[in-house]
Amino acid sequence: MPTAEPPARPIGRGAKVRTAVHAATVAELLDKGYAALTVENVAQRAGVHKTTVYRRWVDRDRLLVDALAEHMSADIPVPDTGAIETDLRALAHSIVQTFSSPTGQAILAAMFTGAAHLPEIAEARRQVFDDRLARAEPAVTRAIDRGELARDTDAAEVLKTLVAPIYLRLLLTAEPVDETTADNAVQVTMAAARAGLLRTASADVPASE
Amino acid sequence: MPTAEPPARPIGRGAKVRTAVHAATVAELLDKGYAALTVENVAQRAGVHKTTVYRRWVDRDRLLVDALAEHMSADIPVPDTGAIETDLRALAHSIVQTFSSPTGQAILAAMFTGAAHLPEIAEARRQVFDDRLARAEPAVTRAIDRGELARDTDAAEVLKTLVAPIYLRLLLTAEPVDETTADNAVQVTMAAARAGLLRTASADVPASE
Amino acid sequence: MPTAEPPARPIGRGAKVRTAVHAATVAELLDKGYAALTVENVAQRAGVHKTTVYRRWVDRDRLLVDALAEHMSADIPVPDTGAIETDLRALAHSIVQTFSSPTGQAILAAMFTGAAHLPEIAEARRQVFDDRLARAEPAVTRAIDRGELARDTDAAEVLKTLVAPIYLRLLLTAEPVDETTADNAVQVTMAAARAGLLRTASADVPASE
Amino acid sequence: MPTAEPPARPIGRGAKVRTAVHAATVAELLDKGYAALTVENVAQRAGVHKTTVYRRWVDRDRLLVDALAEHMSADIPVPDTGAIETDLRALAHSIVQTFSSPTGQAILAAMFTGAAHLPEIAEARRQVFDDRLARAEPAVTRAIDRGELARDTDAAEVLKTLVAPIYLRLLLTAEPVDETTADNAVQVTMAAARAGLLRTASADVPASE
DNA sequence: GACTAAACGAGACGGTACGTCGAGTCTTTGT
DNA sequence: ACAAAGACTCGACGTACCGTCTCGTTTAGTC
Repeated sequence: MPTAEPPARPIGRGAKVRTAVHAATVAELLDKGYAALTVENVAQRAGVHKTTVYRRWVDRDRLLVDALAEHMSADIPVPDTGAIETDLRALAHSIVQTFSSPTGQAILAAMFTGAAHLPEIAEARRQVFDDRLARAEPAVTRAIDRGELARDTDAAEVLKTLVAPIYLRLLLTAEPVDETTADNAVQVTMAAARAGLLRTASADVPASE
Repeated sequence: MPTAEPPARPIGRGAKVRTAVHAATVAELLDKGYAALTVENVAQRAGVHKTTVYRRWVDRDRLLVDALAEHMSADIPVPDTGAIETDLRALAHSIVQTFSSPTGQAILAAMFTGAAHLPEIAEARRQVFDDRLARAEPAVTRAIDRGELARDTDAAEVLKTLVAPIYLRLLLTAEPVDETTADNAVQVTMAAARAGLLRTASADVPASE
Repeated sequence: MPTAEPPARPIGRGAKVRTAVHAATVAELLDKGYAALTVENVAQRAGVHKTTVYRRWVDRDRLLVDALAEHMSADIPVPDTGAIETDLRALAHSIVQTFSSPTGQAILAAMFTGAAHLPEIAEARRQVFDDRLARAEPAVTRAIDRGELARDTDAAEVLKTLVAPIYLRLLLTAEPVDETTADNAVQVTMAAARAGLLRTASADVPASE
Repeated sequence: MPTAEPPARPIGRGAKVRTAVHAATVAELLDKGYAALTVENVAQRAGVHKTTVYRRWVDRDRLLVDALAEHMSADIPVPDTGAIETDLRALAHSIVQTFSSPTGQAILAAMFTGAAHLPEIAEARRQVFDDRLARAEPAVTRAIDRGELARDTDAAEVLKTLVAPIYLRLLLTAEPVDETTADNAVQVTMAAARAGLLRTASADVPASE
């Protein structure tokens, strides 16, 4: 939850600062990386004074998270191709494209590098991720409605199964992630879904089919 | 394993220091977390002087990575139950147990929190992971030999498919990981393997079937 | 006078710090001596933080020199008794008193102990000394005007001849310097001056006599 | 075997070390200056291990003083021209030459830069100086015997009067010291001596003339 | 259109940790 | 038995950045 000021007096004023600092933060992050990201540099890049930054964000980490959250929460194209498989493929490709770029790499790294301390931050990271998942859920829901997937299919589970191998490669192994990776993920996910392995919790203890 | 000292003189000498500092590092990490991990504190805890630490490790981060690498490269029980499914289940459970403990959490976090800068460090992290995977591969190989899995099954691929959902939950969503998570992962992996989706690269361009 | 404010803001602010640190520096110097003079101790004594000291003075040595320069450049009573001999005597006594005290000893020692490296510092030391000489010159000038000394008498030369034996004893031999030393110096100087040995450079190549 | 080795082991060995270290010390001092003179460098330059240096000299400062004392106590030409004035002139010129060279400057500086702490060191410095003076005293004594100077002339006083202005310039003002400086010093000293101002302490009281 | 209060610019400051350097000491090993 | 080799302790150095504080200077909204 970024700065939510109820319309007191200062309305149109700080918005420009906020935007400028956000941009500067992400830019610095991309240029120098997390370790070398100083508040002072960000401030200077934003054409603003250090104190001003501290007036709006308690912390360097909070600033980062806020900036990234905003940066990520933008345009996520939720695909709707009419078939779950192509939808998932579009989704997977979009993730791959987002994070296999240098920019994406930097962002990913930053989200983990400024992480452990402050549960607040881990929480922020989780939220960003959850948010993205939530936005994609309708694709699964539609598939269920279309009868492509079983009624008790767990949308979140489907999506997690889809993205897990991609993130694994992005975060742990250094393998290049490309369309093939994405496609494989789709196939595995579809196989699992069709096998009835991605159902809602209550159905985890499989009785019949 | 990380620091391979060619048998110079100081074999029996510095070894004690090395061990003590490693232990102190991990201990501090668990106690205070990455952010509050000071070289000075580590040194003190190891009953050693700060400069001595700097003589052996260039950097705070390098020290951490080295300590963790050693800490992780220990006892990994490679299961051999006679059936691939139970082997995978054992493997998955072992990961879950390792990292769902507070200790494991701290280590995981640390491995990512000291990350982005120094590709050296990302590399170290990758190596630790790869190492663990490599040790588990025989389980898959044996299954192939037993005829449980297709001849062209990609062992690494199988294992990645297995662990991906677990790490996803550990790193991105904050969901509790438990036996259920592990079991689900096993089932998905088995389904994918049986569907012929986890074959070696050359077979990725499907000809037959 | 609103327009006459070149010295921007930080005038009244840092001045207090500057003074406090100067005082603390001299105090520490006197208490512990040059070798044991720590920036940290000085800072603490001044009720200021180490970094603040480093913000204003590049170096421990620079700090010392600066502090001493200020300390020495204070009130130097230029005597004016109406006769050159008594003026010189007053001057000599003043030097003796200044430097034969423990305090003076410490300062003297410090001025040389923090010396050789950094020509900057040798320069500073020279300046302090020159400054003191320059302030005393009027005494000689007046004597010339009164006809006590020859018109081409070199004031600086006179003063150097006066102080040389005193500093010799202070710096090289460890003899106690007292009034007798001072008086002897005066007599020697007077004798030399009257013998026309302390004339300006142009007269250094003596033609007459 | 015991009789076959007259200059046993520890005698011939240590002497060489001593000499080498002394030389290395002075060399380092001249090259880098006092501030940058480390025991380790000296040891290395002498082809000896640090520990060995510490076995023979308690201290860095003690080492320096010892080395310099040896270095200075060498060849001091005590002039004997048959006339006090020319003797003094020779003496003064010799001092000027010794210390106006870069080498001499470095030595001088070093003698003061390692000074304040350890009264032991100030003492050593004093001794070096006293030694030089003592060696020169015969020149004055001979002059007294020849009847050039009054019987109660204080030889030490004469010499100090002679060297004082030279050292003043060397240590305090940065003026170049040359033959002129030396000659002036001689003239002043002679004037003072002839005026009966440089007599032994007991004669300081009587005002006869 | 002037007035007032919040936001900003500027910059020093206290504080924590960093990584470095050199002085001396201690231990191990070779001769 | 001695000394070369080198690791270790200790203390200080100077640096970087964090986050705080104070004080003057805009500037935006209200009257």
